Amino acid sequence: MVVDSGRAGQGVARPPAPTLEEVAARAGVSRSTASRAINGGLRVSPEALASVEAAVADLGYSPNRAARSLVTKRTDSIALVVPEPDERVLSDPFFAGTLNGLSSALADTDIQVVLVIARPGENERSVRYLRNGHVDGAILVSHHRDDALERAMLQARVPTVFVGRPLSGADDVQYVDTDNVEGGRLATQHLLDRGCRRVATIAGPLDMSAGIDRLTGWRTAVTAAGLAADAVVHGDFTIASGAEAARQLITEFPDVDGVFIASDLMAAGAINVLTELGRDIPGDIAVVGYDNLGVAASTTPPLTTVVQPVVAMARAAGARLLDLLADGDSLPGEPLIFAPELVIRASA
Amino acid sequence: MVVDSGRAGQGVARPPAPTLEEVAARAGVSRSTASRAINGGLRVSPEALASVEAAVADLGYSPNRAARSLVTKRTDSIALVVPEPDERVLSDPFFAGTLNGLSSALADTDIQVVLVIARPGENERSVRYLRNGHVDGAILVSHHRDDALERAMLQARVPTVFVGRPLSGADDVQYVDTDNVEGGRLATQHLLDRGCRRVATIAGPLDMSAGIDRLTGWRTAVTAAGLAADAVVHGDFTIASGAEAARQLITEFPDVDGVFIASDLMAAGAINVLTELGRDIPGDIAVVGYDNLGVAASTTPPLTTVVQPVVAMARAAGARLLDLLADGDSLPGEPLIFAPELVIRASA
DNA sequence: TTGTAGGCGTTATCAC
DNA sequence: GTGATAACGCCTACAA
Repeated sequence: MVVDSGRAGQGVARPPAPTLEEVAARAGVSRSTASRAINGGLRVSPEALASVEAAVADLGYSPNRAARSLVTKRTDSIALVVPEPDERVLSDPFFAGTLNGLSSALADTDIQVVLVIARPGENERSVRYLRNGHVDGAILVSHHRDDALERAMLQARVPTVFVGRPLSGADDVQYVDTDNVEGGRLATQHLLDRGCRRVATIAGPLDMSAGIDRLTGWRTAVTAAGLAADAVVHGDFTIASGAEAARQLITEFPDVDGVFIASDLMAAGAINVLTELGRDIPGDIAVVGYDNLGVAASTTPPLTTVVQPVVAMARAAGARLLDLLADGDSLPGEPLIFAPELVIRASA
Repeated sequence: MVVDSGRAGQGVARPPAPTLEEVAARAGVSRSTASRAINGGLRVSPEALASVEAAVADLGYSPNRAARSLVTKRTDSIALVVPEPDERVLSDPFFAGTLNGLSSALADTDIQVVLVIARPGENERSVRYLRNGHVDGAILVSHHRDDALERAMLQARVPTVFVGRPLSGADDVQYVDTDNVEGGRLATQHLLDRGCRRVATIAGPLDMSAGIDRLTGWRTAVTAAGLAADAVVHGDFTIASGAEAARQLITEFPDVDGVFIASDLMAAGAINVLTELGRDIPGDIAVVGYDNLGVAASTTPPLTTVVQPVVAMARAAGARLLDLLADGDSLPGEPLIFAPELVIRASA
């Protein structure tokens, strides 16, 4: 006679989760009535509803998502797809903000967020996972480069909303972004307004829309002011690259008196180098960053920067995805663009 | 006659994912054989295996997790539980590192990570979700306070590994941590070694084990040196609180010549204030931080700090959870403790 | 309003 | 080694 059964490899067996059947039994109704009571309570008598709800509470019942998903064809989960797991992406506060906004958009939903970290090599696996109905939709942080993932997602017909304009640039792509061109222009104009005559930029990588657009904004402003738009150095949005770029900048363009740096992280690195090289900020060189992440307030001197409302963007992306999931036929994919805003601190 | 069917609210209908049935048909075998071929290929003839694999590749098949989960009682997903969604937690690079390490631990598994962000009020929902078999296990970033979640998880019998020692302090809790007492001691000893005679600390909150332990480490070192352990000010690990605490510190203990600050973020805020108040670092006051997150290298002056190997910790936590899932009967929950390490930069 | 009767896609248990 | 067949827990016509 078997006594010690159910040791399924978990140290101690946990009691099986209650099923709809048990709820129904306890409530004295049939499975179907219980099911209806749980899913909206339509076509259920008040008494039945009440007793089912009581049973649910008593038993601590929550529907088995697998079983439900099997029949409804929905998973009630969406993917947050993040390309490349290296320190760069994840430790970027941009990502944290995204998570924050997304989670708040989903707050009063029962939708779960599945984190899909797409490693360079194994995009295939990720794509297959995403396309085969394992999630209802996806948010893709396209903050970083135009990899195969973007294209794959689009043709997989999985409802997807990008945070940050994707470079693949299909026409009906859903995305949320800020106006990075305008942001870059704003920042640069501020430098010009305060009297800078030799304005450089430490630009982001050209395989990201944010990098491209902010550079364009800088060029627009500099050109409009009748100045030469030649003092350009590139970084990759990290602190280290900002430091390196600053060094290069000072070597190649020693007469620079103002610089627009395409991310706060790069600006933090650059400020250190500039200070080290004996340049006074903003006395000798005025500096404007981009993002308004935490680091901007803690540099010495504090960084004048352009706000990128990451949290709001992600929240909007989440909301848009929910719309898509509810009725995909409506909106023709008008992108949602947030306005950038200048925050003036001591560095410029 | 229905022509335009299957418009289930997705703009354009996507083709249904291929099923095992179809794979079997195309491979010329039965469902069972196809299933065995896919799950390990045991008890399958080489020919059958080959043709099934071919069919899988052709069709781009991937098993329906819901269906599988329904019968296996496993979900092949684990939860990453993060208390409180506010900026503080998510934008903390600590969290990013956790994600990074965890994802690398799961890299060659088919296990998905479900993000469970437990909002203050709705712990109930989270707990119910977690306990009812929706995930096979959980990683709980207990970095922040001892909330109900911790206890609930433990008694829910869901295999759980904490990152950072939980305060609930049951005996058989699985957790991964660094030796924060030793870390605090190391940092403080460094200040003493370089000649500081009035050593203060900006401690973390006392409702987190990291806050408590680092303070203990500081106290140990200061006391061992025969000095007074009375110069204590508290922050909550954020930049802003560090700035505030520094101000308070200078007011109450104007003769301080060295300070151990329990997080790099707080240290960044404090350094700004100290500099502002005209104190030279490290000339007037030497500063040591904790974490060795990105910000430590970018402060002015660069911050001497204690390394907390977050990524390695999270990776270890993931590995431990995997072990637990495989055979929970073995290890009696020996915590995994990483050794802290001092990184010397210019601030001390 | 309620209950009965499939069936969703997969794995597990058997005979073969 | 292989293939029927029975669950798994839920939703949803359909009939009552």
